[in-house]
Amino acid sequence: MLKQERQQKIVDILNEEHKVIASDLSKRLSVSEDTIRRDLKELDHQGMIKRVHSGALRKGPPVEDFSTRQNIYNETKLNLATKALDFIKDDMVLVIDGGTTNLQLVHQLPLTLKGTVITNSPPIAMALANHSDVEVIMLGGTLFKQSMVNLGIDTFEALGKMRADLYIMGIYKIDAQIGISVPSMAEAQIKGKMTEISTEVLGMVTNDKLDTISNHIVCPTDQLTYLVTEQVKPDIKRMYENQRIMIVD
Amino acid sequence: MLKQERQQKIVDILNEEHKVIASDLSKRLSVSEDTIRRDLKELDHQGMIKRVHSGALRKGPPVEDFSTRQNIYNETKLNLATKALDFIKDDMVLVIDGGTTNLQLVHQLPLTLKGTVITNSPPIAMALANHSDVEVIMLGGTLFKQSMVNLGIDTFEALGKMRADLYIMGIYKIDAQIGISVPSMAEAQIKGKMTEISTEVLGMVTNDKLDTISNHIVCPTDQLTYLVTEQVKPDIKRMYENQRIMIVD
DNA sequence: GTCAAGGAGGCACAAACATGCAAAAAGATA
DNA sequence: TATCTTTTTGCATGTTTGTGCCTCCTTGAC
Repeated sequence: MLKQERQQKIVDILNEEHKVIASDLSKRLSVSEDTIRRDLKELDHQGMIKRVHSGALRKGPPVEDFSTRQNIYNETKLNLATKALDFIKDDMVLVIDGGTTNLQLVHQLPLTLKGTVITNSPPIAMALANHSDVEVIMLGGTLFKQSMVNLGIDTFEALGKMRADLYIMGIYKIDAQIGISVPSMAEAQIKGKMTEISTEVLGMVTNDKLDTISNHIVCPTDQLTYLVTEQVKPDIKRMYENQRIMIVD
Repeated sequence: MLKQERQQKIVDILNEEHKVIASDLSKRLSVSEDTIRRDLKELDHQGMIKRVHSGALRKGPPVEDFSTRQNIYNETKLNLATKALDFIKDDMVLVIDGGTTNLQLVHQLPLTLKGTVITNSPPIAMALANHSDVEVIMLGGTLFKQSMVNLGIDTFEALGKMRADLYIMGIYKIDAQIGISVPSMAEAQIKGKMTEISTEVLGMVTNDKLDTISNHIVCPTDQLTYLVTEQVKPDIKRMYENQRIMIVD
């Protein structure tokens, strides 16, 4: 990767995430921390960013871009994504479904990651375009625009021909009484199948979603391996501790 | 290969790929790195490109991502898209494959359009997210990142279960001798199948692509119904006039 | 205060670069 | 066509740039 390209990427990331940590950038851009520090120093000297201890802040007044990025900046999701990164290694076959939390995770994946990603989410697939050593297998189906995932019988059947090491599940709602639930039957079926074909399942959920209402289709949870969240409510923690599920917080 | 021709090619590649690396160009154009460096130096001096260490960047406003990239510089594609709109009516079943020209077309579609769109291109699918009366059927497969389309046997078989009224084909290269050609066999097969299941086929091609080299897989053209282009070269016009193909320019 | 994490500066090495030169290619003139 | 001239190319040379590692110093959290 070209130096200028990398520095431009740092500025782009900064515009979206409002702050960057040097050590994070080092992993995401797959260069040493020294190089990142030199980049930050140059960009600061050019006036493009504001250098601070451990990283950098974006400069000037918060200029809003009109694109649909307003929800992307979310420190909670960033933290979740960083935690989940520890479970992703080279040469794995991953299943990643939709959701902004998962999208955030994909954006944090190091550009040098090798492996295979199976996804039914066009935004996830597009976000992997720069990862030249990741083979992206897109699952077809009918596009559900609300959550931007492909669903349907074709999706289900295509999944039946595959096996994966890890399924990264975006969770809409988790509840001590009914477990994991999603807004539609179609999505529940696909999530169930994704769970079935994966050796391990990692669920990611932001704390604010724990109490969201209106989802009543229960998705199988018996194979959930990890649950990554910000702070787990005691009752949920108890519930999953009984099921040998690793909670990361 | 002439020097001038080679330098033009470098500019073309740069417009497509937004960056070039000197050592890459050396291999792709089969000349020494020294020659490439001299070319880059000249082009930079002419103001055609921006030279950086290890390669060059294209001039003009920095390009962030695929979704914004096509809007900025391409009046030609916008004109083409507008012309093609005349052939799209409510309640049609459309097949739309990849390419920035097609993406431009989709962005021009009225938000009130009703119908069904079958596509193997994630960017196309995402661009249709706001068209609430368009059902989007996404074809799965292996994502080819260069052109951002899904290809493979699954894509082919899924197409076999469908029928469409109109296939809007993005054309890489068209030539009076060999017809329409694409960079890979996989893409040729999918384009052939899309043609097969569609009643009518509309091809869109920007004039500057008429002479692009390096694509040698011929894609069936006998069912081409319309050809939308900027200005058609006489020899190509003659070729298609013999085949009852309507040329729009 | 202590101490781990982050940062500055120096060093080393590989990759990329400029320059000069000779050979090859292209073009011109007869 | 044959010969001369000009341009273009590839190679050899020393030089510069970018990067990672190392050591020592600074910061800031506890």
